Amino acid sequence: MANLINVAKLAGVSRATAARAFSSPESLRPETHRRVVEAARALGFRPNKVAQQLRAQATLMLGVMVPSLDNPVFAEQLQAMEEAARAAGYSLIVTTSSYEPSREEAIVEEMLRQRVDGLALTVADADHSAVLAKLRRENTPCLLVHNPPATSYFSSVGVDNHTAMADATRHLIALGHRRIGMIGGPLLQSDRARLRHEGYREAMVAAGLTSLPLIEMPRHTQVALSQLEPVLGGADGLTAVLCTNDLLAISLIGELRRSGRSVPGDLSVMGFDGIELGRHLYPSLSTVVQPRAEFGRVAVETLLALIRGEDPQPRPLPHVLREGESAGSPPAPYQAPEPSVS
Amino acid sequence: MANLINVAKLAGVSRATAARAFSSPESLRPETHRRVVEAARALGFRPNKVAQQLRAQATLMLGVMVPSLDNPVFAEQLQAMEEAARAAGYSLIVTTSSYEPSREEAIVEEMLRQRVDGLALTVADADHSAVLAKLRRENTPCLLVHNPPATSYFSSVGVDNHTAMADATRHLIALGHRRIGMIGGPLLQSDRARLRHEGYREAMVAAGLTSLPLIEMPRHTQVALSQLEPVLGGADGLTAVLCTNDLLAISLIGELRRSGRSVPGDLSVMGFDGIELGRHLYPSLSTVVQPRAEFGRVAVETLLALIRGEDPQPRPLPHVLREGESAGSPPAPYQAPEPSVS
DNA sequence: TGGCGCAATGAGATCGATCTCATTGCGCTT
DNA sequence: AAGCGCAATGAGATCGATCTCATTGCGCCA
Repeated sequence: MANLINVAKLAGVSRATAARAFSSPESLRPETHRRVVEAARALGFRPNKVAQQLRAQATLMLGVMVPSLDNPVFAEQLQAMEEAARAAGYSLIVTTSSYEPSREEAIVEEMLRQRVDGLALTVADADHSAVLAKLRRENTPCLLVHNPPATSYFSSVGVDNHTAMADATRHLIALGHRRIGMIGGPLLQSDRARLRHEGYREAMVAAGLTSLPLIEMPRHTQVALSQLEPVLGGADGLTAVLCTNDLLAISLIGELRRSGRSVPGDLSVMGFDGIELGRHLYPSLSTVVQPRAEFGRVAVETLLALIRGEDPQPRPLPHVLREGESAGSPPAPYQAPEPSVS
Repeated sequence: MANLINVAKLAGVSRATAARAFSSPESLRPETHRRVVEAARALGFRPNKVAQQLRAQATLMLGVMVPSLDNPVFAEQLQAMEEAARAAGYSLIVTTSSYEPSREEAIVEEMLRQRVDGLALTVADADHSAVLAKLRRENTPCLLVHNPPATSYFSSVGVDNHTAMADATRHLIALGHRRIGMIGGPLLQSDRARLRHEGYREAMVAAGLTSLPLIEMPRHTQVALSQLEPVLGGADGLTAVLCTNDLLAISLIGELRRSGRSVPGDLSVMGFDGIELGRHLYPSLSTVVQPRAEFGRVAVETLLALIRGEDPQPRPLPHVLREGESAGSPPAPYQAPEPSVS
């Protein structure tokens, strides 16, 4: 076995000295250091992190839980976090919850047993999460990602969903839209959807327009056009639709075009998340973006600060409205008589 | 500290007995078992996996390295693998290499130090990978994912890239196309691209058609239309283009439409990978799919077999041609005079 | 030349769980 | 009632690295 004991034996030194050859080489006589290094190489020695972790009572591992990696917004977030973590010397244990509370619980328990130094969680609903309630009783550093910090106990990283969706709504209003709807994935599963709808509602009301209830799609990734037909047709049908995420928006655009409608000619569509792909589509997706690279960096930085025992200031991530081709002026016949609000 | 020693103390038993309360409760008197469990609960005891891993000389962790999570094909693969691994009691350490050999090496070394039980790697180029060469000298179970098993030493999971692309090519030929091109990401970085191009070439030659060199795009995710203009225009321009991955195909479709061309009216486009999103676009993407769920399951199963010391039979994953709207008959003026090959 | 001080090294304990091997104790048999 | 056997439990070693504290040894100064 290529462990330090055998390296020490081969080099003719004690374990302590062998260990020092790696942790503080300057404290060894050059000749001693050389002997140890050579012995290590001869044996193919590779330090055992598990033993180091046990001894150090720290794993340099972060536990990350996202609902799904099928949605690029989480995959891209993970990509950014992985790079930031690696740069800081940390590894990631990655898990997916499918938005299922029972899995969320099992996963978190598992990661705590693994003694990760910190957790970065994206839960279905932060307000009613049993996992989070349990975690409050632990002292494991824990960061919510994308979840609003409603349970103020936890630090949280993400854009201001409320304001962001309000901005998107105002953008559509500024383009001249008056009848704007909003669709989302399964409602109960996401506190984000609620906040985003709230932002939409507020912007509509502020502009003196009628806000509509969130239209609930059966999945987060795919629209059921039939459910939308009632609000699309007719003289007072919607001229624009906001989606709670980009995948829904992309799917909606696809379905609309497939059914013979044009985007944004017949209907303007906006997404939310700003996945990379949206830029390359035709029409390109108008959406609300959070700068991805910064996102991962900030998330990891914040979590590491928590691990160090600091109390990082919650700075909301800036969102950016990315104007694409999927949102334009409303169809002429329905154009509002007054000039657009700017 | 909530460790077994303190649980044992509180319960008034030895460490061994306390441990047995969890590993083999049936060997304890019910009363003893109850006392230990109660003590554990009172102290908030949570078994330390790090200690278990050290003792057991097995971590129940798999190391996964993919080039990037920004490409949904890898994210979706990871999603499937995570579920399969979790079901088998394993956790995943996830890393991204950006196709950089130096990062690949650092990552693998890191994971080996972490004593993962097995590795699932997707490398840039399996034939010329320094990491793989090094790994051959280790005895860590290692599985290549997506990489062809050119270095026959390693087990490998993935579709038969050569045949799959040949199938896609034959599909276009059957649709009536005669002048078919192929584009890919940065060539040198991918053995897969080479195999896929080879499949294309073979199918073209077999049909008596002229195969063209792979046209190299500067990125894997975005086409530069200007580089394609020369081969698209004119009476003998291409009528169909194969892409080495779906993102390129999607980007190409977007750019074409933005430049006023229609797909598949002016140009048919096929992707490769079968990412979920492709179904929902308009036009929906014609592409070569590998069943995702099965993919992750097979990858994890194969890796676990390797870990158990078995020698799993390499069964290539079946690919499926998914016909979408992005590939159709060639434009009429250029239609081949002979009937289509079926 | 004796002793002081610092540099270099070694011995042993520690992190937490678990395995092996002993030992206790109880019931049952003859 | 003595002894056997099995069930239940305990003591100690182990996994691999590292930290603390002791100890060695050497150079240098008085």
